[in-house]
Amino acid sequence: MVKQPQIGLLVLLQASSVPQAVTGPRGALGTRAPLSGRRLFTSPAEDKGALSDNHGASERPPPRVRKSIVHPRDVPSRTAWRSQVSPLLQTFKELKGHLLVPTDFEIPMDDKRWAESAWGYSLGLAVKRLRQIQRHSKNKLPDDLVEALDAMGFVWDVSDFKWTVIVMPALRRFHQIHGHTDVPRYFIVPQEDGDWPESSRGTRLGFIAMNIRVKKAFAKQAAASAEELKRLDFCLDGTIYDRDWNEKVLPSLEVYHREKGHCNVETSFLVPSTLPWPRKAWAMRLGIAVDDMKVRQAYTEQIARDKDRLIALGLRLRGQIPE
DNA sequence: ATACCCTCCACAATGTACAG
DNA sequence: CTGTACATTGTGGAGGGTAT
Repeated sequence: MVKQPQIGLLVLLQASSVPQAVTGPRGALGTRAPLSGRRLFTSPAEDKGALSDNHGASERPPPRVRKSIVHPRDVPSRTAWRSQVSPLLQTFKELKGHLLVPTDFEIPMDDKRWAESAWGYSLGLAVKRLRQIQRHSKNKLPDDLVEALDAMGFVWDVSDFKWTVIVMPALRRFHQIHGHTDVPRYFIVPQEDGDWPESSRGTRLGFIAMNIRVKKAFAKQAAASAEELKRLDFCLDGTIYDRDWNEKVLPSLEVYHREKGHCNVETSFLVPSTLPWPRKAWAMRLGIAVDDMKVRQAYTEQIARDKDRLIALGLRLRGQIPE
């Protein structure tokens, strides 16, 4: 029973020692972009600059040296975790600013910023092992070690960490800048822009926002942050179209009807940027929207749903709402 | 070892903006 | 009202990570 995790970790260790070669049987089918281009979150491979300072470290294969440090596949003694692994975590944090250690992260060879005895050590596996022990093993880590790791900022839950340190700060900044969080699909947090939280830079925020909305990614975290997401105008439930209809189009039509006594919106009509017009709709091209509702199938679903309200407003849409 | 979950991405269908 | 360019949604698959 004690043996099994060791076998599993050994396999992982072997796989991670040849990261670029692991294309697997499915690799032959793919014409996919290189892995590094597909990452939402930066990985150690992309952080090379920060570690090696462009010394061309990749030009020669790293020499294999004997590792004197405790092997991550072994269940380490408490003393070993504390005396040998903790200092490495501390160094990682100093270099990266966080402790989200990717599983395939190894201490770089010939890097004087790390203890020489640790060069080549799979710190990523060690971290994974720590998480595993704490989450699944009956023999939990001792409280004082957990506290020490906590104090260091150890990442026990990767999704929680990404949400708290990367996603939410980026959404908050996006909202500060744009006044909303309808992040365009291809928006990437600028890499070199000091205006953005450092931990979020390079993040494909558009993809993340879409996946949170459509695929319910980070569901647990989004639910816990529901209140703040609402304050940030993050469209969490349903589509952006539906939200716009409910918060902009329909309320604007209602004000239009109150003000003018009819709903014959001229094509060039812009929602005035004053009260009582709905603040979120200010400067919206309501005339174009109504035009599209008439001519195309814009907002079809919403029109069908709110047909009665539209009839009451006197809005005429051929085929959808009786003349 | 392996099943399952999550992230990332491509693609097609559909919706929107806007000039003419 | 039309044509066209562009944006968004929804779906499904690849592949890495996680749990057991």
